[in-house]
Parts: sequence; C-alpha cells; structure tokens
Amino acid sequence: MTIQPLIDHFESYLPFDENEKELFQSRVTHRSLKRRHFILQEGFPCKHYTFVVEGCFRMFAVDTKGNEHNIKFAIENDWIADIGSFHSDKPSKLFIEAIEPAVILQIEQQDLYFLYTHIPKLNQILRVIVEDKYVELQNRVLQNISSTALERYLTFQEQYPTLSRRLPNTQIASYLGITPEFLSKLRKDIASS
Amino acid sequence: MTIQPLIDHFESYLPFDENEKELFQSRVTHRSLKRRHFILQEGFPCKHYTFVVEGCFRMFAVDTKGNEHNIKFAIENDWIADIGSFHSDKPSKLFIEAIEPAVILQIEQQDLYFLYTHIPKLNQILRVIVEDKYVELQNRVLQNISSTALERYLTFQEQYPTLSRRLPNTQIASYLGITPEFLSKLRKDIASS
DNA sequence: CGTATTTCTTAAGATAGTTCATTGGTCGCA
DNA sequence: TGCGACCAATGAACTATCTTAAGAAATACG
Repeated sequence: MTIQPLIDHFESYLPFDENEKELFQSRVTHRSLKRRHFILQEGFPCKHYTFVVEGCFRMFAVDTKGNEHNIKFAIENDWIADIGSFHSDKPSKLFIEAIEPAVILQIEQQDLYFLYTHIPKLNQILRVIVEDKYVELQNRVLQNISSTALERYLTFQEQYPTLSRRLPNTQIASYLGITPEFLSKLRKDIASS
Repeated sequence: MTIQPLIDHFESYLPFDENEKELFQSRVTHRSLKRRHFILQEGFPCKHYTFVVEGCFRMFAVDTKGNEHNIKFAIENDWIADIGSFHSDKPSKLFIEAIEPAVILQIEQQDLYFLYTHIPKLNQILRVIVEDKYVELQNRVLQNISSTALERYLTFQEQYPTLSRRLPNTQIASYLGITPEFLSKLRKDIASS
C-alpha cells in the first residue's frame, strides 16, 4: 500500500521534501504478484520500471531452440526492466517473471518522464544507480570471457550468497551460461575436493 | 585544440548556451596520444572520463596467468573509463591502451562533479548515455551465455563492422573470450562454407 | 495427506574450445 | 638489405562442456 520502500531507496542517495514525496505517491503503483506471474513478455513493449519490494524476479530470453537464458535476477531493493524497450517503446525480446510471490512498485514511462521533469535530481540518482549497475554488468562480462564455468559458479556464490540459496540450481545454471547437468557435475566436484 | 566534438556529442542530446559551453571549455583537457600509450594502468585510480575524438582504445584485464581479456573497445565519439574506480577513487584492476594513435578529450573527477553541479542537465544526458551502454552490455552478456563462439564472432562482425576491420584478430578473439587459434579455425570454417 | 511437477544427479558418448609448437607473412626500422 | 616484432594459420593432443536419457529427491499444491 505504501511506497515508502522506494522513497527510502531514493533517499539513500539524496533527500526529498514532502512536496516531492507526494509527486512520487501520485505516480507510483503498488502491486502484489503470485509466483510465475509475468510482468513482461516477449513481443510487448516494457511499460514499467519495476522496483522490487519483496520477492524475486528473473529476466530471460528464449533462443531459437526454445532454451531460456537468464540475463538478470532482481530481489528486494533492486530495479528490473528492459530499459531499451522501455525508452524506445519497441517490442521487447525478453521476459520478466516472478520466481517467488512478490510485492513491487512500478512507474510507467510517462510518469517517470514527468518525475524527471519535476524532480530533476532524480536524473542524478538514476545516473548513479545505472552507473553502478553498469560496473556490475561489466564485471560479469569479464567473468564470462575470462573464467571457467567452475570459477563463475564459485564467484556467483560468493557475490550473491542470498540468491545462491534462494534459487533452484537450474536457474543459476542458466544465468552462468551452462547446462543444469554440468552444474550438477561441478557441485559434485566441489563437494569431493 | 578544440573541444567542439564533445560539445557536438552533448548537443546531440540537449542544447547548451554559450555560458555553459565556456564552462566545458575550462574543464575539459585535450590530448594526443601515440599507439601503445596507456591512459589507465592496473593499481592506479581512474582519474578521467575519456571521450575519444580520434583513434581506438581497448580496456582490458590481466588474469593470474598473465592473459589479457578485452572488456571493451572505444572508437570515435565513444566514452571510456573504469567507472567504478573513477567514482570510488580506488585502484583500478584494468588497463586502457591506445591501439591506434589517438586524440581524446578528458574530464577529471572534480571537474565532472563541478559540471554536474553547474549544468544539472548533464546528469540527464549522462543518465541516458549510460542507460544505452547498459543495454549494449546486457546484450553482450546474453550473447555470452547463449551463443557459441562462431555465433558471437558473426554477431560481432555484423554489429561492429568498423572495429572488425580495424582490429587484429587476436584482439577480437580476446574480446569474444576465445583463443586466437580457435578464431582462426572459425574463420577457416566460415571461408570454406 | 497424496499426487503432480519440478528439480537434482549420474553417466556415456559427442562436440566445442584450448594448448603448444611450428611455420610463413608483413611491417617498421637500423 | 636484413633483423625483430607482431600477426595469422595449422595440426595434434588434451580438457571443458553439451546432449541425451533415466531414475531419485524435493517441492508445490489441491
């Protein structure tokens, strides 16, 4: 019901006055979702920036053979959206699915643009947030081009211990770019060493 | 001598008045570099956001075995920096090297922050730029986890035909996360098909 | 509680990619 | 002209990872 988690998130960067908070209140939508619910499907434009209050999401693509590839997970206090589709209004090639029952706060495109206009410092906050995400993603690219599957798995466990415990291994395998069977083998190798 | 290419770049997003352009003039540094010159080395903080006017750069990491892994290339009208190190002032783990003789425009940390303060809409421009870069990087991650080396190579050629012609294959292999030998084999396979 | 569904494990054979050593071509430069 | 550095190509042996198929274990949900 309340958008307080989002306010808190923004205020961890910069403070807002009551006026500004009311603007948020009027432009942010609160939703609860069941497991397996999709908030984005291939072929449709991504209409929202979604802030996760509770639960866990995955963003994935489906290749020509029908295999799913997890591009990103998002848990509490993280954002998830197909940014490219969101800004261009073009059909997305991605899916976003709730892996657990979830509570989210969503901002639609025109509302986000309204907020950027009336609360300019929001640009600064989002710039900083996206820069941080960019660095994270760049580290993942480096891992992908420089490490073996085993190293990638160990790094994932270290870097995202929460996710590592919450997610089925099959989802983790898809994120790492390997088959579940091979991940199972790696886990066996680790256990017996 | 002139910082016009950077002004042009920014003005492709939003217009600036003369006052603002003079602020840029006072905070942006112009440099020419020879091939093989490094503008960032592991162990040192990344002091600049670098805008490439002419030439080509690669950003890479060196792993424990001494192998280099190309994380990113940058050519004309692109930015290059270790963003994480730049904002945190922590020693970088990366190198940035001119692959060709280059002309660049650089902004130091305190100057960039000064510009953000005095030209707030710069936050908006950079937010948009970084969002675009984020989308690009995300597509690369998807490629890495979902495609074979051959597919990645073909996509690279399609997506960056200029780079593909300008770079030695060994640099491309490093970017794709494969050995030069294997890339050579792939090229042979392509040629004979 | 019981059943359907999802997830995990195992293993054998196939394919993708690496490693190492070698060779030949090209280019800048003394 | 020739030397040295760099780059591309090749083949053989090796290692990493995938595919397929099956059964076992865990979990969702009526």
